[in-house]
Amino acid sequence: MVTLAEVAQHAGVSASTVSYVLSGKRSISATTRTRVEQSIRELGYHPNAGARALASSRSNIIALMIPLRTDMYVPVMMEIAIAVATTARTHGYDVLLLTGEEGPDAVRRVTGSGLADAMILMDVQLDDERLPLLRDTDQPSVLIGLPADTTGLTCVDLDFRATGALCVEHLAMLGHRDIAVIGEAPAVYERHTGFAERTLDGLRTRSQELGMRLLHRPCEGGYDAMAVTLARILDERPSTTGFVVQNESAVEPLLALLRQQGRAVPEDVSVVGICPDQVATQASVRLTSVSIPAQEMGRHAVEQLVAKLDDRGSDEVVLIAPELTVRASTGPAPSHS
Amino acid sequence: MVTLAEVAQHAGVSASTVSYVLSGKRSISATTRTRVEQSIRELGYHPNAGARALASSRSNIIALMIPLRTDMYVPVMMEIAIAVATTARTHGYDVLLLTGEEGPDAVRRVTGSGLADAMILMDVQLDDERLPLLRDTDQPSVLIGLPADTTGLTCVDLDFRATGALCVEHLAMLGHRDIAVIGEAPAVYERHTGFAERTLDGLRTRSQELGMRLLHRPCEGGYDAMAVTLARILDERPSTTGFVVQNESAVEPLLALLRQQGRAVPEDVSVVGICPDQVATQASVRLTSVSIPAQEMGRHAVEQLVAKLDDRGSDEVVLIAPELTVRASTGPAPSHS
DNA sequence: AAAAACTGTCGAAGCGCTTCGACAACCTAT
DNA sequence: ATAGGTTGTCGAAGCGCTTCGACAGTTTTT
Repeated sequence: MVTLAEVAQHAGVSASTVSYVLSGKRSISATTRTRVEQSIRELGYHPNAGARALASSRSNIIALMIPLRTDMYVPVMMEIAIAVATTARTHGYDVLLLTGEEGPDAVRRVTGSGLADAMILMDVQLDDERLPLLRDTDQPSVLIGLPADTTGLTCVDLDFRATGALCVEHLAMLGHRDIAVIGEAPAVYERHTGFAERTLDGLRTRSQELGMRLLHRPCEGGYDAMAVTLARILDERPSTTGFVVQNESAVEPLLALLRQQGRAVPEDVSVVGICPDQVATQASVRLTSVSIPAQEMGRHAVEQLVAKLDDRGSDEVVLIAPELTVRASTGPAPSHS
Repeated sequence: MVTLAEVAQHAGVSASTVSYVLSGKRSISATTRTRVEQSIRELGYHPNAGARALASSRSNIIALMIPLRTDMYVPVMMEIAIAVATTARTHGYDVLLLTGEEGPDAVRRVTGSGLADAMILMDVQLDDERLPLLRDTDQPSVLIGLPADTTGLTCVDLDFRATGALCVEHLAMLGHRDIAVIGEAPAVYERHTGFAERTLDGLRTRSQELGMRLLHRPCEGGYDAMAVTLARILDERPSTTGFVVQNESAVEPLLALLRQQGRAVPEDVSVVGICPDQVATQASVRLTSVSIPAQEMGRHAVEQLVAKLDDRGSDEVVLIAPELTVRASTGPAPSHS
């Protein structure tokens, strides 16, 4: 293993000089710099992470807490995680993967041990038990998702309230009056996951304003659960012509079931998805949808965090504006004839 | 921040004693131990990760390299990652998330800097450029997936060759003679990803042995691509009655298309999936499938790695035996009437 | 009863790096 | 020319921990 000292000796300078070449924290003459860089290359030197962390009390690691459960949005989580990892690297950080399993203890462990310089938390509950800890520590953190009380916190999320409103508006514009919402699994609402409740709020508020009728039904993903849910909806309100689907694993089952029942999409009923573009474009009917900007969220979160670590940036809530892409699954409401 | 020294002072012992209490590497009297543990709790002490890493040259971190691309098996990747993270924690390790983006450089960086004690690599190509580096370093590593040459490497994977054979056998047993394989996206084969090629090999070999005819067609996921692929297959060999699907995002499209064409599953055609159980059970027809044991693979990989780190365990290739679960998508081949 | 072997604890060295103050050597301005 | 700045480099301290050898005290062996 090659050490700083060996590089210094090889280049004929002191260790501190090499360190300054590496960090750029003091000016170094061009000649010395190139000589040192040369030695580094020749010896194949890599700074030791532990030593660095100890001396500088900076680990250059960002912790990312992802949910353990896989009852929703797995590809989105994955995409966020990947975006976080790659963005972090461009800023010189690595990413430590924590699962929600340890819960608040993980926060304590990481902040206490200096394992990471900062944290990103996903799958935030409205009243998340990790939040007090985050407020107490001076370690920067960013939430992906929105808790009930955001004071003293930095958050990044899609504006799900606006997303709900947007879906309703689109259907309203096409003349639909009776709308059903296929929501996330019941467990998601029981956990009071922010995005689900906020979407619902946006849907409800806007539909009320526009004089539409809204039926919300949570739904486990999959074909069977969707069949039951759809039957209930059509039974309860047969005049339903518009669907908003927030559970991506219900999208394809819904389309299949509608087809099976002879309801044509978009001639008879319209369907709007809230899902990643990939799901929308790969569905059997290309889905009009509001996309979940997973990459953008991940990137944003890291950039907020890096700003904080550099003593720039402040606590703020960034809500990404939703964008609705019209595809083949929505059309004018059938006339009442 | 609380340090070891402060704990030692508080407990009235020397720093080394506290260290030994923590590590258990030397015997400590019960009285001293409890006193120290008491102090640790009272002061809320957390050992500093950097200092520990520096002094012991052990970071207690395992690096996990996941593929950057998301053209296949995202949920599987995610499940593996989560299994790795949770299993690692039970052994006292944390997980560093690396994306394939940096390629071989990431391996150099991690081994060189002592950031991690060991690595797990996913998405292994048959001739992966990271392999020489792994063989050269004395840092333990485990591959999830199988390269062409496994000498000096430890690998964990589903036995995809046996998986292919198993699918064919199942269909053969039911009397099917003409089989089509819906494979992964062409790019996956172009990259020479081991599992795809090995599955194909298993399928081909066994079907030849059993006197069956096999048609293999790569397929991007999604409805449109599947439609094209299916049309081609049925055009080329209309007598096809059995399908093996290896691309999970082609499963639902295939089922929908068959239904649409009036081919009943399983009465007219049988479909076998190679996919996570979740996909199989959530499909519109409950799919007979060989499941991808993602959790088991992740757990196995970590345990192999921990064994190596403890100087137990050796280089070996662990192939997990495939299990086929019969569900509602396969049945006897229609008689030729 | 003396020698040998444990047990439990301590002190000190050192892991490889960052960073601060010091200080020559060189520029400006007056 | 001289005080005052800059610039580039070095030495040394120290980050918080692990670990090795030492050693006093106790137990076991012969």
